[in-house]
Amino acid sequence: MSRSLLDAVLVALAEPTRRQLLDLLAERGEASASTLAGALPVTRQAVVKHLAVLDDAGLVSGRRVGREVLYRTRPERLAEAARGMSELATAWEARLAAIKALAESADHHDDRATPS
Amino acid sequence: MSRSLLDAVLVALAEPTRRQLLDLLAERGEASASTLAGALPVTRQAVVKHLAVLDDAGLVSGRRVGREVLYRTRPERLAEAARGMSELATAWEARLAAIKALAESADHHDDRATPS
DNA sequence: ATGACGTGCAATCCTGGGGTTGCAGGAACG
DNA sequence: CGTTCCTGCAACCCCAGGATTGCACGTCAT
Repeated sequence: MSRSLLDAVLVALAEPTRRQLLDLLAERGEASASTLAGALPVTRQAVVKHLAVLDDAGLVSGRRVGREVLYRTRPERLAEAARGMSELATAWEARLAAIKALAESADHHDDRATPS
Repeated sequence: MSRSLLDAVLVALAEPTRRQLLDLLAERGEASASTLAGALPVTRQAVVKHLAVLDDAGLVSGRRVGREVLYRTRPERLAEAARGMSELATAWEARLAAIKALAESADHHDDRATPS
């Protein structure tokens, strides 16, 4: 996953209302902006904007059916983002392990100077 | 990981400057707010605020040494957050699979009514 | 064709939070 | 002791973006 797309996912998931939208879509499988707005304390327009952000992040996709647009979640993208974060975590761990090792070798070199 | 903490992690990671701070901390292992500010186009105060947010999310921890405070990353928390997202993704997949199965059984039931 | 319903676009409002400045308080060092 | 350096607190500025309203356009039903 490209770094910019991971960023988009993080930004998208940072909004409480958007997370709620994802929850709703996960339960319903598929829903339009209007019906989703009915379950939230916000306007349809707000929902539309949020869905656009989620779409940019690849977390949601919409298909036009007749006069309405139905949206559904895209689990693969979320899974990719999770993998990206996991990789980042392991990279950090490697760094910290290296630093710890370095510190210990330094202690060995100086150990007669730090008796207690 | 509690839902609210996952939320905190997502909010924390949504800011570009905060992600940069995490990168810097990962390379340096440990650094103070002042030195970090030297590597970024922002003030020390801004860095301090960001570090506070990262600390609330559990992504960073600071220890006082003498007159300065040194911060380092906490990979476990990021790994936890990644796991949380991954679980969410699999939950969505299960939902979608169930809905797809339902749709196919409905098709079976109606197949003589949709000849092509 | 007429009405009802759903979407799309544009202008607008307003709060949250990222960023800054200024100053006070402690810790190191001469 | 005074000086220097780093942290901590508080007030303030500013704008991205979350939310609303109003209207025009396309689609289905009667």
